[in-house]
Amino acid sequence: MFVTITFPDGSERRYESGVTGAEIAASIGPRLAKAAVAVKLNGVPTDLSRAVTQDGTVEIVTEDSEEGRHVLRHSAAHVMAQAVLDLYEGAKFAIGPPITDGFYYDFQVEHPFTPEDLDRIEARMAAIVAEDQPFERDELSVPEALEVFSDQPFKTEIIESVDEQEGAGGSEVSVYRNHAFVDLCRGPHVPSTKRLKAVKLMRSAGAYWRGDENREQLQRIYGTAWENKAALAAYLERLEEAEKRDHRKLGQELELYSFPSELGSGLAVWHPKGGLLRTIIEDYSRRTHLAHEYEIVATPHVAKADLWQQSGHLDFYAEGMYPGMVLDDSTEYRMKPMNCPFHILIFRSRSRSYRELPLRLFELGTVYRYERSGVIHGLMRARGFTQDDSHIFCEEKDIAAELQNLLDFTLMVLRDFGFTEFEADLSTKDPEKYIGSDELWDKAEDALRLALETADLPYDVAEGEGAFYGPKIDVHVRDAIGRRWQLSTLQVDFAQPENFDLLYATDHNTRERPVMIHRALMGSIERFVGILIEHFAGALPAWLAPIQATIVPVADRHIDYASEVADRLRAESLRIEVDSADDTVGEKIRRAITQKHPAVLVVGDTDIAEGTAGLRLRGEDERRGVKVDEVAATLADMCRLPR
RNA sequence: GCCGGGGUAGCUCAGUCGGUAGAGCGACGCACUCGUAAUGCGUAGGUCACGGGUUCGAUUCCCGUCUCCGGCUCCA
Repeated sequence: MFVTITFPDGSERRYESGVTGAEIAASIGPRLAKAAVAVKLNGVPTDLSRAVTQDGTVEIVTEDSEEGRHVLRHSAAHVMAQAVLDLYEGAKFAIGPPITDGFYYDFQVEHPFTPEDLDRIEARMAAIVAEDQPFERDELSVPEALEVFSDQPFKTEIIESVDEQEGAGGSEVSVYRNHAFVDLCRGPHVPSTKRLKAVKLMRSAGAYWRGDENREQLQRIYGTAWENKAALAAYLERLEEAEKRDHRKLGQELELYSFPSELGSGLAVWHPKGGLLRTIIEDYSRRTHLAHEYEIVATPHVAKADLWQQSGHLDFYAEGMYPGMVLDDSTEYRMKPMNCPFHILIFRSRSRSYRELPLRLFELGTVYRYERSGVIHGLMRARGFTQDDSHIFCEEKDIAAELQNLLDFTLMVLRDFGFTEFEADLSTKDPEKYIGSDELWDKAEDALRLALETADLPYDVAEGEGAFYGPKIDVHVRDAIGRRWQLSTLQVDFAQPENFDLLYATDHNTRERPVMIHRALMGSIERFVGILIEHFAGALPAWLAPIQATIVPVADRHIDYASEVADRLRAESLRIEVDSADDTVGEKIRRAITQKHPAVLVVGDTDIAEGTAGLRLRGEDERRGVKVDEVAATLADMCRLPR
């Protein structure tokens, strides 16, 4: 008996029936055999040891592919659980999946793990790896499995839920054994523990069983695993790089902002350079909105609780709001968590005609949200922040055009700030929880989808993830080190126009309800600054840099000339600083570079004589003796606003 | 909010097995007047997060609060 195997390149080979993935890999080449960790049979990931008895396609999964690392990490999670169960008597283990860049496993143990515990566990894992224990697959019936895991309540719960899904009786679960350790698992796994050549435990943390905060809190250990030590080292270096970019650290080093504990958690103060950066961004935002037919409004930070009642916030969002302030004996006020009700009141302040639609009200609106203390993270998740917020009131028939227009505008803005890679999520109707007609939802979803397709934006559909009042698009960007950040959100809203009974007069003088689009492009100015800082590692594009050039006089006698050059450059609207401190030239250059200034000028005797300066642009070599007019032209060009 | 770990000079950190503390950088002063990533010397600077308890004595041990970090949950 023979089987015919088709490979990814289309070639075919015949093997004796019962051949294993490992043997197939070996038949192709010894290096492939060595790198193989699993095999995909007809697209299904499978152990290398599994016998192949039917014709089909085979793809060898190697340890240096994403899928291969997935297998490594899954196996590493097993070995970690094995080590923990060896070392901690009575430990219960829950689930341990591979994740991006690593794996974790959740345990219930008497005491939370300390860093020393992690060292012990890592050492035990190394011993298990050295023992070269083979992973063996076994299939058990549900009752058998329940017997094997009788003292493991979490495993029991998983098996029982498998049973429910598959229907009682007859269903099987697979388990993997290595040595005395056995775990419930779909697989596949590496052939043996010795394939785990580069594993490191990273940290421990609390985590709720099944992600439910009402259930047991377990102790999770995170680890990472790679195909070799070099890949592990590269990963750790990447983490370090990300740490260097941390906007909280850079914000302090570059004197942009701080979070004084006296203010309370999640509240930032902006220092002069950060204030300038914000202003540059806000000016850009106002300018571009005005150029795109938005109208700028301004609204207060508090409003009567009645308003939040009418908008539905007190019913649906109360725990995210700061508590009320009762004034004049009876009237309660609340800080605003959103700007929409104010913009709605502006819309409703007089009767509106179809001729004024779409009406686009824009505000850099500061809102306050009482985020749970554990979620606050620098500027990324704060309790007070400013949204570049707009509410667009339009006729139902115009939704599609307006959304397309809006998505183009969004991408233009993000590109202006140096982002080049975009992805989107389209969140659709939750069939359990929504208001408005199906017809309207379908229309809005189609309009959003069309806008995404017209903009040629790759997107995922998040089925049922829309808010109860309408579907939405979230736009994500990729930063310089590949991380994904959600920035813009475009949300169709059927509820608020209803809540506030908004109407406009049509061309037949009938009354219709407008549709509202709720959108923020940068999301929040604070968060946006944080993402920019991390994206550029603090080295902001010249047009955003609070200081665009530093002038370094070589000696005190050159200070006057430095000031003249500074004035000449300031006449070009450049932001210039003269560093006249009593330090060496080298020290001043170093400071300017460390502070990520886009340009450094050095002026000395020869420059005074010739009307020149030494020019050193970020990332380039110095050029001496550049005419000041040329410096001005170069810098003005480099610092030009995107629009 | 939950679990774990922190909070010592402006910053980064060391230290005190309970007897009120130290470095580097920064700041300030003096000398140097310097040509592309740290000139030298000196000086000042701390209620050891805050409140309470134990103790002859607490920065150190205990409790509480605030706050930060890493996760979990959450992110309309």
